[in-house]
Amino acid sequence: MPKKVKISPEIIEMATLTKAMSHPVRLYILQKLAHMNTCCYSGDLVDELPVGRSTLSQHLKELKYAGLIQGETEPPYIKYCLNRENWDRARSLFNELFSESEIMVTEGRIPGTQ
Amino acid sequence: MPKKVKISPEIIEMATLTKAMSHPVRLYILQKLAHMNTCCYSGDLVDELPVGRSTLSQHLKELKYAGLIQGETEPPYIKYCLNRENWDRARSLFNELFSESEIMVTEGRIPGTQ
DNA sequence: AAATCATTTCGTTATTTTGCGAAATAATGG
DNA sequence: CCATTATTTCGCAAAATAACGAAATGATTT
Repeated sequence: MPKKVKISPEIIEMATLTKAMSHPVRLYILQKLAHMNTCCYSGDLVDELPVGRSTLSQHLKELKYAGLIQGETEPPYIKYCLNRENWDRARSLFNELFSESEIMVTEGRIPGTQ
Repeated sequence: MPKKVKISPEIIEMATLTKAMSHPVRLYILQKLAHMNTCCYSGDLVDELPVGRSTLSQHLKELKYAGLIQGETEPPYIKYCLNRENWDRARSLFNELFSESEIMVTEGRIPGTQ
Protein backbone atom coordinates (compact mmCIF):
# COMPACT_ATOMS: atom_id res chain seq x y z
CA MET A 1 0.00 0.00 0.00
CA PRO A 2 1.86 3.06 -1.16
CA LYS A 3 0.41 5.44 1.40
CA LYS A 4 1.66 8.61 -0.28
CA VAL A 5 2.11 11.51 2.08
CA LYS A 6 1.23 15.07 1.24
CA ILE A 7 4.21 17.24 1.87
CA SER A 8 3.19 19.79 4.48
CA PRO A 9 2.91 23.50 3.73
CA GLU A 10 5.49 24.05 6.43
CA ILE A 11 8.04 22.05 4.51
CA ILE A 12 7.17 23.80 1.27
CA GLU A 13 7.57 27.11 3.05
CA MET A 14 10.91 26.09 4.40
CA ALA A 15 12.08 24.84 1.01
CA THR A 16 11.33 28.28 -0.39
CA LEU A 17 13.56 29.76 2.29
CA THR A 18 16.40 27.29 1.88
CA LYS A 19 16.29 27.74 -1.87
CA ALA A 20 16.58 31.48 -1.48
CA MET A 21 19.50 30.88 0.87
CA SER A 22 21.23 28.36 -1.35
CA HIS A 23 23.63 30.70 -3.10
CA PRO A 24 26.81 32.15 -1.57
CA VAL A 25 26.05 35.69 -2.74
CA ARG A 26 22.57 35.59 -1.26
CA LEU A 27 23.83 34.11 2.00
CA TYR A 28 26.48 36.80 2.16
CA ILE A 29 23.85 39.48 1.85
CA LEU A 30 21.63 37.91 4.49
CA GLN A 31 24.51 37.46 6.86
CA LYS A 32 25.57 41.04 6.39
CA LEU A 33 22.10 42.40 7.02
CA ALA A 34 21.54 40.14 10.00
CA HIS A 35 24.87 40.56 11.72
CA MET A 36 25.62 44.18 10.98
CA ASN A 37 22.05 44.77 11.99
CA THR A 38 21.87 47.32 9.22
CA CYS A 39 20.53 47.96 5.76
CA CYS A 40 22.53 48.38 2.62
CA TYR A 41 22.43 49.59 -0.93
CA SER A 42 22.71 47.63 -4.11
CA GLY A 43 25.61 49.83 -5.16
CA ASP A 44 27.60 48.99 -2.05
CA LEU A 45 27.01 45.31 -2.56
CA VAL A 46 28.05 45.33 -6.18
CA ASP A 47 31.35 46.90 -5.14
CA GLU A 48 32.18 44.15 -2.68
CA LEU A 49 30.69 41.12 -4.37
CA PRO A 50 32.11 39.31 -7.39
CA VAL A 51 29.04 39.65 -9.60
CA GLY A 52 27.76 42.24 -12.02
CA ARG A 53 24.97 44.69 -11.33
CA SER A 54 22.27 42.85 -13.15
CA THR A 55 23.20 39.56 -11.53
CA LEU A 56 23.13 41.11 -8.10
CA SER A 57 19.76 42.58 -8.89
CA GLN A 58 18.48 39.10 -9.68
CA HIS A 59 19.75 37.80 -6.35
CA LEU A 60 18.10 40.64 -4.48
CA LYS A 61 14.89 39.93 -6.33
CA GLU A 62 14.98 36.31 -5.22
CA LEU A 63 15.57 37.25 -1.61
CA LYS A 64 12.68 39.67 -1.88
CA TYR A 65 10.48 37.03 -3.46
CA ALA A 66 11.19 34.66 -0.58
CA GLY A 67 10.27 37.47 1.79
CA LEU A 68 13.63 37.59 3.51
CA ILE A 69 14.45 41.15 2.58
CA GLN A 70 12.60 44.25 1.54
CA GLY A 71 13.68 47.29 -0.41
CA GLU A 72 12.74 50.81 0.53
CA THR A 73 13.20 53.23 -2.27
CA GLU A 74 15.26 56.17 -1.12
CA PRO A 75 16.06 58.01 -4.33
CA PRO A 76 18.31 57.70 -6.06
CA TYR A 77 19.11 54.56 -4.05
CA ILE A 78 17.17 51.57 -2.92
CA LYS A 79 17.83 50.57 0.64
CA TYR A 80 17.60 46.86 1.35
CA CYS A 81 16.86 45.59 4.82
CA LEU A 82 15.93 42.30 6.41
CA ASN A 83 12.24 41.63 6.62
CA ARG A 84 12.30 41.12 10.36
CA GLU A 85 8.98 39.36 10.59
CA ASN A 86 9.89 36.74 8.02
CA TRP A 87 13.42 36.48 9.29
CA ASP A 88 12.05 35.58 12.70
CA ARG A 89 9.72 33.12 11.09
CA ALA A 90 12.66 31.53 9.31
CA ARG A 91 14.59 31.34 12.55
CA SER A 92 11.71 29.62 14.19
CA LEU A 93 11.34 27.09 11.38
CA PHE A 94 15.03 26.27 11.50
CA ASN A 95 14.97 26.00 15.27
CA GLU A 96 12.13 23.56 14.97
CA LEU A 97 13.95 21.49 12.38
CA PHE A 98 17.11 21.33 14.42
CA SER A 99 15.43 20.79 17.76
CA GLU A 100 16.16 17.46 19.32
CA SER A 101 13.26 15.07 19.35
CA GLU A 102 10.95 15.35 22.34
CA ILE A 103 11.84 12.00 23.88
CA MET A 104 15.29 13.15 24.74
CA VAL A 105 17.66 14.19 27.38
CA THR A 106 16.12 14.55 30.81
CA GLU A 107 19.11 15.25 33.02
CA GLY A 108 22.15 15.75 30.86
CA ARG A 109 22.63 12.08 30.17
CA ILE A 110 23.39 11.11 26.59
CA PRO A 111 20.91 8.44 25.51
CA GLY A 112 22.61 5.20 24.78
CA THR A 113 25.46 5.73 27.15
CA GLN A 114 26.10 4.16 30.54
CA MET B 1 37.45 51.49 -5.30
CA PRO B 2 35.66 48.20 -5.86
CA LYS B 3 37.18 46.39 -2.89
CA LYS B 4 35.91 42.94 -3.84
CA VAL B 5 35.42 40.63 -0.92
CA LYS B 6 36.33 36.98 -0.90
CA ILE B 7 33.34 34.98 0.15
CA SER B 8 34.28 33.11 3.30
CA PRO B 9 34.60 29.31 3.43
CA GLU B 10 31.95 29.37 6.13
CA ILE B 11 29.45 30.88 3.73
CA ILE B 12 30.40 28.44 1.01
CA GLU B 13 29.95 25.62 3.48
CA MET B 14 26.57 26.91 4.48
CA ALA B 15 25.50 27.35 0.86
CA THR B 16 26.27 23.67 0.32
CA LEU B 17 23.97 22.85 3.21
CA THR B 18 21.14 25.15 2.17
CA LYS B 19 21.33 23.84 -1.36
CA ALA B 20 21.03 20.30 -0.12
CA MET B 21 18.06 21.42 1.96
CA SER B 22 16.40 23.37 -0.81
CA HIS B 23 14.03 20.69 -2.05
CA PRO B 24 10.81 19.62 -0.29
CA VAL B 25 11.59 15.92 -0.61
CA ARG B 26 15.03 16.35 0.90
CA LEU B 27 13.70 18.52 3.69
CA TYR B 28 11.03 15.95 4.40
CA ILE B 29 13.67 13.26 4.77
CA LEU B 30 15.82 15.39 7.03
CA GLN B 31 12.88 16.36 9.19
CA LYS B 32 11.83 12.77 9.52
CA LEU B 33 15.29 11.60 10.49
CA ALA B 34 15.80 14.47 12.91
CA HIS B 35 12.43 14.41 14.62
CA MET B 36 11.71 10.73 14.70
CA ASN B 37 15.24 10.36 15.91
CA THR B 38 15.46 7.26 13.78
CA CYS B 39 16.88 5.88 10.58
CA CYS B 40 14.91 4.77 7.57
CA TYR B 41 15.08 2.79 4.38
CA SER B 42 14.87 4.00 0.82
CA GLY B 43 11.97 1.63 0.26
CA ASP B 44 9.93 3.15 3.06
CA LEU B 45 10.55 6.63 1.72
CA VAL B 46 9.59 5.79 -1.83
CA ASP B 47 6.27 4.48 -0.53
CA GLU B 48 5.40 7.70 1.23
CA LEU B 49 6.95 10.29 -1.07
CA PRO B 50 5.60 11.39 -4.44
CA VAL B 51 8.71 10.54 -6.46
CA GLY B 52 10.04 7.47 -8.21
CA ARG B 53 12.79 5.23 -6.95
CA SER B 54 15.55 6.63 -9.07
CA THR B 55 14.60 10.19 -8.24
CA LEU B 56 14.57 9.42 -4.55
CA SER B 57 17.97 7.84 -4.92
CA GLN B 58 19.27 11.05 -6.43
CA HIS B 59 17.94 13.07 -3.52
CA LEU B 60 19.54 10.71 -1.02
CA LYS B 61 22.78 11.00 -2.91
CA GLU B 62 22.69 14.77 -2.64
CA LEU B 63 22.02 14.67 1.07
CA LYS B 64 24.89 12.23 1.42
CA TYR B 65 27.16 14.46 -0.66
CA ALA B 66 26.39 17.42 1.59
CA GLY B 67 27.23 15.20 4.54
CA LEU B 68 23.84 15.49 6.16
CA ILE B 69 23.01 11.80 6.06
CA GLN B 70 24.87 8.55 5.79
CA GLY B 71 23.83 5.14 4.57
CA GLU B 72 24.71 1.93 6.29
CA THR B 73 24.29 -1.06 4.08
CA GLU B 74 22.19 -3.66 5.85
CA PRO B 75 21.44 -6.20 3.12
CA PRO B 76 19.20 -6.27 1.34
CA TYR B 77 18.41 -2.77 2.57
CA ILE B 78 20.35 0.40 3.02
CA LYS B 79 19.64 2.18 6.23
CA TYR B 80 19.88 5.97 6.09
CA CYS B 81 20.56 7.99 9.20
CA LEU B 82 21.47 11.55 10.02
CA ASN B 83 25.15 12.25 10.15
CA ARG B 84 25.01 13.61 13.68
CA GLU B 85 28.32 15.37 13.57
CA ASN B 86 27.48 17.35 10.46
CA TRP B 87 23.92 17.87 11.56
CA ASP B 88 25.23 19.53 14.70
CA ARG B 89 27.60 21.57 12.62
CA ALA B 90 24.69 22.68 10.46
CA ARG B 91 22.69 23.60 13.52
CA SER B 92 25.55 25.66 14.78
CA LEU B 93 25.97 27.49 11.46
CA PHE B 94 22.28 28.29 11.33
CA ASN B 95 22.26 29.43 14.94
CA GLU B 96 25.10 31.73 14.13
CA LEU B 97 23.34 33.16 11.10
CA PHE B 98 20.14 33.78 13.00
CA SER B 99 21.77 35.03 16.16
CA GLU B 100 21.06 38.67 16.85
CA SER B 101 24.25 40.48 15.88
CA GLU B 102 26.29 38.90 18.67
CA ILE B 103 29.85 37.77 18.78
CA MET B 104 30.77 35.11 16.28
CA VAL B 105 31.40 31.49 17.06
CA THR B 106 34.81 30.08 16.42
CA GLU B 107 34.65 26.86 18.34
CA GLY B 108 31.72 24.49 18.70
CA ARG B 109 29.83 26.20 21.46
CA ILE B 110 27.14 28.73 20.74
CA PRO B 111 27.41 31.72 23.03
CA GLY B 112 24.45 31.94 25.32
CA THR B 113 23.76 28.24 25.38
CA GLN B 114 24.44 25.84 28.19
C1' DA C 1 14.27 69.06 -22.15
C1' DA C 2 18.66 66.77 -21.83
C1' DA C 3 22.10 64.55 -19.08
C1' DT C 4 23.14 61.80 -15.24
C1' DC C 5 22.88 58.28 -11.76
C1' DA C 6 21.18 53.91 -9.54
C1' DT C 7 18.87 50.15 -10.48
C1' DT C 8 16.01 46.79 -13.00
C1' DT C 9 14.40 44.25 -16.97
C1' DC C 10 15.37 41.92 -21.27
C1' DG C 11 17.52 38.66 -24.24
C1' DT C 12 20.77 35.29 -24.51
C1' DT C 13 23.90 31.52 -23.31
C1' DA C 14 25.80 27.91 -20.47
C1' DT C 15 25.08 25.03 -16.75
C1' DT C 16 22.55 22.61 -13.26
C1' DT C 17 18.55 20.43 -11.46
C1' DT C 18 14.61 17.46 -11.50
C1' DG C 19 12.34 13.69 -13.03
C1' DC C 20 11.53 9.35 -15.34
C1' DG C 21 12.09 4.53 -17.07
C1' DA C 22 15.40 1.12 -18.46
C1' DA C 23 19.40 -1.18 -17.46
C1' DA C 24 23.00 -2.37 -14.09
C1' DT C 25 24.56 -3.96 -9.24
C1' DA C 26 24.56 -6.42 -5.22
C1' DA C 27 22.94 -9.62 -2.02
C1' DT C 28 19.76 -13.61 -0.89
C1' DG C 29 16.91 -17.69 -1.61
C1' DG C 30 15.54 -21.52 -4.19
C1' DC D 1 23.05 -20.92 -11.40
C1' DC D 2 18.68 -18.50 -11.93
C1' DA D 3 15.12 -15.63 -9.94
C1' DT D 4 13.96 -12.16 -6.74
C1' DT D 5 14.44 -7.99 -4.09
C1' DA D 6 16.43 -3.42 -3.01
C1' DT D 7 18.79 0.08 -4.69
C1' DT D 8 21.74 2.77 -7.85
C1' DT D 9 23.48 4.33 -12.26
C1' DC D 10 22.60 5.71 -17.01
C1' DG D 11 20.59 8.30 -20.65
C1' DC D 12 17.57 11.43 -21.67
C1' DA D 13 14.23 15.57 -21.81
C1' DA D 14 12.25 19.56 -19.66
C1' DA D 15 12.69 23.17 -16.66
C1' DA D 16 15.15 26.22 -13.63
C1' DT D 17 19.27 28.88 -12.42
C1' DA D 18 23.22 31.89 -12.98
C1' DA D 19 25.61 35.07 -15.40
C1' DC D 20 26.42 38.81 -18.60
C1' DG D 21 25.87 43.17 -21.38
C1' DA D 22 22.58 46.13 -23.51
C1' DA D 23 18.56 48.57 -23.15
C1' DA D 24 14.90 50.49 -20.28
C1' DT D 25 13.14 52.84 -16.12
C1' DG D 26 12.73 56.39 -12.63
C1' DA D 27 14.32 60.19 -10.23
C1' DT D 28 17.26 64.18 -10.01
C1' DT D 29 20.10 67.98 -11.66
C1' DT D 30 21.59 71.09 -15.07
